[in-house]
Amino acid sequence: MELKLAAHPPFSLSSVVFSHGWIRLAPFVEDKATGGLRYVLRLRSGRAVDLAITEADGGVLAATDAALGPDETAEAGDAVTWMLGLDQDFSAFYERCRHEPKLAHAQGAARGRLLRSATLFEDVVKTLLTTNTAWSGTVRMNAALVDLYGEPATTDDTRRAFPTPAALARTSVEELRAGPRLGYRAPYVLELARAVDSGELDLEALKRTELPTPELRKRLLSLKGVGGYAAGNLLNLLGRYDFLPVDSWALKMVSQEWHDGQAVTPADVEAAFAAWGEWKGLAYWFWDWNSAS
DNA sequence: GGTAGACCTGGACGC
DNA sequence: GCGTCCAGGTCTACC
Repeated sequence: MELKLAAHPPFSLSSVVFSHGWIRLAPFVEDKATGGLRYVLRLRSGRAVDLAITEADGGVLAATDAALGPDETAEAGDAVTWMLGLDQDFSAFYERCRHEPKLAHAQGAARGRLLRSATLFEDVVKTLLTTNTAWSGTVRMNAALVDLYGEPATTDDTRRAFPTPAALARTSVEELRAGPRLGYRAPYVLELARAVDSGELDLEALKRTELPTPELRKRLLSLKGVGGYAAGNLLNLLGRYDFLPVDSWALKMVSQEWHDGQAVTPADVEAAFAAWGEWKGLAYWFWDWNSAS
């Protein structure tokens, strides 16, 4: 199957792929040969297909060796559109950037889109795995979850999809501690998986909700293990940029950028980008920091 | 509303 | 090789 998908201009696949660290988290894989990426997508039919996504004129080409029916093809197209934010329009953000040298590169480099997973469930779990650990720990825990509980791709059983809520709901806290070594995060991931699997929690509905951002943030904060940083990160992935994912890196960057290396608080980070209003998150993500370390 | 301590793991460091 | 310390967000209990 090959599927051509158009993107709202300007668009750069590499800009999305390297927008943040998600490309390092399975089942995402950077495809250095093409400059694109691969991702194992689990379809509603239960099949897992290994997608190769490359940049094409005006958008992307999504291809897989698996033969897909019309419904599966449409589902894959919707998933890729969501993951890459192909329909997102950042013209208002770019207008603001024209007056800010630190973001002068944004439009030319087609900055704005943040790589996201096929489901919000996957992005919430991944965000939980970023909390209170080094990045190497996040990569390790995520890879273990995929290896242990992910559906193998139909055409390559060495590649696996991210585990479904049902697959994780069948585990136990003890198993999630011992296998993927999630530590204290195990009960949070299990509770989330069981709530989604049972239908008690419809996370995917939040992708297109028209709830005001503060209300949506409250919903996210009600999830066990999701605090201010995690909620900010998830809001940004959902296309809501008026809250920041303030973590230790943000504190360090703002300290170096505006406070001569002196310690700053989360309130200082918020204040630094307050003028950006509904675009705070994007200004933060793509700011040309004095120190990129 | 603000704060302290616990949670868990891996990496850095000293011995 | 072993033990200790620390970093990384969130939760809970307490004030």
